Amino acid sequence: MTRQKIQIKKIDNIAARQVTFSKRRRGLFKKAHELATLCDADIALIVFSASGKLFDYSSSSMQELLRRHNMIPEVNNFGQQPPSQLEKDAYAKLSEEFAAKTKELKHMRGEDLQDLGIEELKQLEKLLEIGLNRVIETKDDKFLKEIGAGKEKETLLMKENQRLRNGMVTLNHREQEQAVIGGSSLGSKSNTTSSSPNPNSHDFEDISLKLGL
Amino acid sequence: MTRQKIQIKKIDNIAARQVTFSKRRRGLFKKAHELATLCDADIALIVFSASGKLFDYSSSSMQELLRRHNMIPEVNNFGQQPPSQLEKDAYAKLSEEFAAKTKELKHMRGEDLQDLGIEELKQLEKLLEIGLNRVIETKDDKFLKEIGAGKEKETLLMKENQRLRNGMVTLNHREQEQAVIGGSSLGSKSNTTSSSPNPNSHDFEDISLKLGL
DNA sequence: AACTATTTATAAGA
DNA sequence: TTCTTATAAATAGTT
Repeated sequence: MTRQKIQIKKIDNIAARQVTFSKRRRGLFKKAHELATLCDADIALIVFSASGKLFDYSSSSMQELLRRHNMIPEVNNFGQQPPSQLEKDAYAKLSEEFAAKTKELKHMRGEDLQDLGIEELKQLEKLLEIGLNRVIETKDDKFLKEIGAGKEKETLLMKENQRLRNGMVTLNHREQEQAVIGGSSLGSKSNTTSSSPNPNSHDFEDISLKLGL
Repeated sequence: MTRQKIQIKKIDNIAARQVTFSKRRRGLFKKAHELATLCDADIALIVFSASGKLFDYSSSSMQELLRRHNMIPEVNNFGQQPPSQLEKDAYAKLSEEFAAKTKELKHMRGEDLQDLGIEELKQLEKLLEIGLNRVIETKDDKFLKEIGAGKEKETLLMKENQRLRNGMVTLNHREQEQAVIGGSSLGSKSNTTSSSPNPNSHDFEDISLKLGL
């Protein structure tokens, strides 16, 4: 593909094949990672070199991915050994909780919000505001410690100032929200169209979570 | 990569994300096939789109590949282990990821922040702001739909107004933050200690953008 | 491992 | 979706 175009067929020269394997493997994994990140896709990639060495990548839990994959008719039942029923149950339970946490985390990041009702969104907003304020507070504390005594006063003032603004903002926002509700001639029809969150559902539409990976 | 270089982070625009997904998915599968062919490697590639659609490729038998993979849990595990052990490994792995998610969730709620550095706190703050804005936006949309056509205009205006204020708030906050930093006689000690608990990750150059945006 | 001349992949735009 | 096109990336052959 560069100094000269090549045919896509097995490379005869062993050394050259190994070199190409290394280069292209890196490229492939990089591309997989980019696709997963850019498009929020879940990807599992398994590569065995001709000599049997394993390389793998998974955008999230390889276990979960394979498990999901397993549930799809096309390529099902691999590695079947019936563990004990107890183990299955334990794993299934943990897996469910894992899925629920993943979903919750997505919601906090502002993703997959369509299935939430207004009440749920309000609660979520509150939660986020609280979390945000705590984070800011903690961050400011650390700033103070790093800055030291010299600029302490000024910084404290600024911090306080910031906190005030932040508080006012929140208040303003709330007021406005109320205004919107009150302004509508509908009154309290907003009865949480109750989209049941259903943490245990089998639709694994949401997975992936790349924070801190 | 072409008309303009892009950052490797989740594409916000949904349509654009889908288009990119289609294009890159094709490219990825092509590359996988080329590597398998050129270097006589065994490859299994599983991709779930964000909407849950499955795409997969395997240079040979997916079953066989996965079985082999199953037999090599982490790194070079010669000597087969009894199924129970494999199950335990899977459980342990999932459990680990579960713990990581739990911790992250705590952080987003503003708990257990002491172990985070300033840079991490900043990223977290950004993440929370983005999530909060998205939640508010979604909530507003739902309000609009419930309120109906009668008051639509006014509501839209109020919503817009609110959005503007919110935007300004964020900006103000950022400015202030910068002011605090600038005011300190310390430079910014960006440490970027990307803590990554993911056991499967391979080193890519652009890990720094993971937390992104 | 590095170096480049080319080939590929692909972001935007239509 | 598909095509086009300007550019960014990947990489084959070489050192």
